[in-house]
Amino acid sequence: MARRRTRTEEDERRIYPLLAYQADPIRESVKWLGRKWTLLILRDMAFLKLTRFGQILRNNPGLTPRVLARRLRQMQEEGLVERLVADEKVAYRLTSRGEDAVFILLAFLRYGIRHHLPPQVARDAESKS
Amino acid sequence: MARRRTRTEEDERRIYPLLAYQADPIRESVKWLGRKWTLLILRDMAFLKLTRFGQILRNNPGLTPRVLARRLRQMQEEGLVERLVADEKVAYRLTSRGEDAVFILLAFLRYGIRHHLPPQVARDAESKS
DNA sequence: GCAAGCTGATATCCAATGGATAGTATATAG
DNA sequence: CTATATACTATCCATTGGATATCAGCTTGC
Repeated sequence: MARRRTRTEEDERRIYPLLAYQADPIRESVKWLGRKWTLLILRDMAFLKLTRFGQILRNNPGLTPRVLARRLRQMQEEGLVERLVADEKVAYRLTSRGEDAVFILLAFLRYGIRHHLPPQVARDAESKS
Repeated sequence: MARRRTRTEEDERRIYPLLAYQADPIRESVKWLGRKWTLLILRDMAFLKLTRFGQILRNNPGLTPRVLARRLRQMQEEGLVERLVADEKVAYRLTSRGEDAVFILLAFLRYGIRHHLPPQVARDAESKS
């Protein structure tokens, strides 16, 4: 009985050879930006200018230090944020790639305003933009 | 030893009373659109005009029937898609709310083109748009 | 009519991710 | 010395997701 094994990207390319060439930008960007909390962390940094671990943590009820640490590490890998240690203090800052992702936040914001606010509030918000 | 329990939205409102009033459109829209596969399913329906369970399944290697079924049900709850049975055949269609989410897909597409294609391909893609 | 094959799912079981909570190292304040 | 803060890591459990098998209800070939 062959042990079951998680499928790697390598496997996927072997199984679906086209994928290696098909370059699917939506799939790729969703993969890097679409995990839970990533966009909310990005929002805190882009709009609220939060730079500290604890600030982001406190601003997102439900987010735990473990998950925030993981996410920030993954966001560094993707080049969305950089981790700076200055004067013994840690600060996270958006890179230019991170700032490029703000368009995605704006699209979510627009959708949220249109579909997740009470109608009156939504009208106010739209008329201001 | 009190049994640990998952925190409900009710709990969160009790703990952070402001949340009930703070209406956070990004948080809300991410909650409904940000789960794994949701945006890729939406893309298949919006851009490729796929309407059938099996089509969407085949177009997304890694997506399993169990997850697709769940996601389609959740997307119906949110009002993104509707399930139509005509002539004994099932078809899924985007609602107008679902079409409104296409702006989000476009933002991901733009980001993906800029950051996840080899530079030459990206330049070609941008010059065409 | 009847097995073979689609379609749109469910069921089962295991793996991976996420959440709750406690704890650590270092620093600073009183 | 104690208290508090910051930026994490560790442990343990809950929830979600993935692989695969299966099913009911058709249609198609013969």
